[in-house]
Amino acid sequence: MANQLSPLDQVFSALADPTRRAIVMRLCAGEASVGELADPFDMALPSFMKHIHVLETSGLVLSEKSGRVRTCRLSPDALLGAEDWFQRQRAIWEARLDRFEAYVTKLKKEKERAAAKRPSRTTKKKGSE
Amino acid sequence: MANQLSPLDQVFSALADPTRRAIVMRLCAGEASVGELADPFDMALPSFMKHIHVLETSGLVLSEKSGRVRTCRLSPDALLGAEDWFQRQRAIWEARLDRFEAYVTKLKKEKERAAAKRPSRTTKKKGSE
DNA sequence: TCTATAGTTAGCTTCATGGCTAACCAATTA
DNA sequence: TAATTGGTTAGCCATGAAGCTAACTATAGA
Repeated sequence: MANQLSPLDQVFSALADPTRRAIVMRLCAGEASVGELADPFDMALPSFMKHIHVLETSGLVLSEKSGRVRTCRLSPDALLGAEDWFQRQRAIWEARLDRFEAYVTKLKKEKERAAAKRPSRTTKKKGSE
Repeated sequence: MANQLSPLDQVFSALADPTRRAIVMRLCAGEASVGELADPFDMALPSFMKHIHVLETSGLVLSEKSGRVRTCRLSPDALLGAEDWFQRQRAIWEARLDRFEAYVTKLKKEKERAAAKRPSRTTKKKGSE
């Protein structure tokens, strides 16, 4: 028991479901009761509540019950955490692209220098793209 | 059949698995063969291949086989698409916060104006936070 | 107090996911 | 040509996710 899912696991798998993504989108615009949230969906309430629960355990959504109505709101932290993951990956990816570009540029220069040394063999041999 | 998963569904559920997230992270640093990718994982190859396949159908990863080795590389588009989703949600969220702040400011000003009109009742009644 | 509303709990079904083994190609290399 | 390497296919199993209905609790309103 207690399989210890990482926060990112939970956030991404919460967002993998279109219903839950729609709930998050709705909550970005402001808090709402379970009933209000459930209204647009053609789904039995207990099924819908499961989605809410998934969102809560993923940390994306917080809720509070007052009287008989439960009000849900977004907790932006989890969302930011996931966004951050993308940004870090992109940074790595872009750094690599930069290195690659530098490498290509270097190759190109060396080629040009080599071509300049022996003008008999023209540069257009075999297409340079 | 053909359940028509949306691209975002597929990308997010692909990224919900720590093994697959690790593969994506690895591929951000540059392309690699299936064997190289599988090496750090204590998992049978066929199981590992399933992860690769999930990543491919989600559009996150591309692969090509030459000889008997299959080389995988990241397709940044799908990653950017998901990142974009976060950014759009955050924009909505932040716009709402701005509106909310404006509203609070307005309330505060009205309160001050009201307090100025009747100086007998002091502002400090019941704490203003 | 009665009734309607808003959620909640329990329990069931079905299908997808993530793992495994065993057996099978198809390129390399000896 | 035989053996090895790198990946693939097929098929099995256990678990979990997503949906449902039925029945229940607790607050709000008439």
